[in-house]
Amino acid sequence: MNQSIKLSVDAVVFGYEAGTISVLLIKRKYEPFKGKWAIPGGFVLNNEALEKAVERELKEETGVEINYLEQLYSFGNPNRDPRGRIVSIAYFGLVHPSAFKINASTDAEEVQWFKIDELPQLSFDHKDILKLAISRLQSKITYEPLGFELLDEKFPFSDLENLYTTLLGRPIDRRNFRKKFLKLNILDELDEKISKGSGRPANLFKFNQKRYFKLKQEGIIFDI
Amino acid sequence: MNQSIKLSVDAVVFGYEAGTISVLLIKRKYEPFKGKWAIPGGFVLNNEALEKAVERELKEETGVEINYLEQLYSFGNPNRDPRGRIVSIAYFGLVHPSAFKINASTDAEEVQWFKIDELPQLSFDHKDILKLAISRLQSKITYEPLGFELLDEKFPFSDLENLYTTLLGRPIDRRNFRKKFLKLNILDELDEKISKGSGRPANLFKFNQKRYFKLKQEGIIFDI
DNA sequence: CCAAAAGTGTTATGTATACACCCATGG
DNA sequence: CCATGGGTGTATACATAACACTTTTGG
Repeated sequence: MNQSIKLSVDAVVFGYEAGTISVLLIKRKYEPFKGKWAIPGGFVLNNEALEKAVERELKEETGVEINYLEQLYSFGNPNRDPRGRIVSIAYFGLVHPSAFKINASTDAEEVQWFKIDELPQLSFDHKDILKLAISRLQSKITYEPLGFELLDEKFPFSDLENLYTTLLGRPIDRRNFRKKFLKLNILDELDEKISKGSGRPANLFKFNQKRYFKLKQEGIIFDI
Repeated sequence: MNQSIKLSVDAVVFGYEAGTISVLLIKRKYEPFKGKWAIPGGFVLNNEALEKAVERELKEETGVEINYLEQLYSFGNPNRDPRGRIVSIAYFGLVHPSAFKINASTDAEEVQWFKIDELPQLSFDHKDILKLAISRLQSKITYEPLGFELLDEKFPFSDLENLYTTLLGRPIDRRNFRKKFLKLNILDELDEKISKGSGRPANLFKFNQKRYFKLKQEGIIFDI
């Protein structure tokens, strides 16, 4: 056996802030696709676990600390990379809004958040990867009470509402949504309010981690 | 970069016949795990697409013609294979009962169908792979009108019923199940009957491929 | 005529949906 | 006092779940 396939990992990282979903991209420094945007990632080291490789590459290339990571899909088309046969295991990650800070602290020509409906041209087959990741995110949200992984610790209910309307791309009934989500019994209402300048101040909520993860394990179907 | 990772594919193939779900395993000829049972699979060739590699290995090792194939998950734990770093992309396959014939035509010490509740000890991390595949099958059946991929062209309704009760591991209400499934409008009732020796002969059905695949694409939630 | 599997409807209960007004604050 | 976003209840339609007897064949 004389195999010369190389193995890489890529990570599609989503963040949510102020009513928009963004994805983290880097601008490539070297050929091929020099100067083009790409999903962060790189080669797996010989004795490195796959998830560790993802975390390492993300940190090296973007400085982002990932909050949630799961495997997405493996891409192995023989022609996907002009450098040779490179199979990539793609991951799917979510971060809290606080991780958005990289945008300021890093050279904007190198790392940037892009709104998912304003994407630039991408390198390799990264368009396919991103497309799959977006559809995974959209379907995931309909059967899991997603939110904990994307919102900050404390948040007004309207943030959650916005997250869902944004991801689903359609309006949802505020009353029904609130009823349904609260009935899951994974949110704790705090004795704290936040004011957004105008309008009635909103109560803050936080996820009850114990009950949240218990519910996820049970594989709840959250038919929004 | 001096990567020495090798890439393999493995395929968990399920078949359904006479009220039981079985999985296709091979007995290993060589070390490591010589003489132990394992999921069929092998190394990917340099210019070979991943799915092609799966199909080739399956044919070489078991003679089975696969009917449905999808990617399951990639396993990359650095210690999963004693021969070195081998990352495996696992696939999930379904075959028609007619493919069960391999059992007779091939050396039984080499390839065999095992009922999923009577599994032998497995090599490598194949127990984990199989476990994941089984849970995928079980969850898939609850949101997709699975059946076409596992049953023969014409079948009595009771076969479908049995498939579901077997996979779900619990009884289902025959009347409700039939109503719900027929309402999907993907089964065509034939003017043919089959008799199983005793009892009233059953009408045969077949899947209407067009409507079936259309429904699958729409991602139907089939809340059995 | 008996055993065995196939086939068939109705009712009750729960869940999803549609819908509009009052509340609390800042300016 | 006005503009802005936050917070709340009810009635209807639909879907699920529970439940048992009749039909057709082979032996």
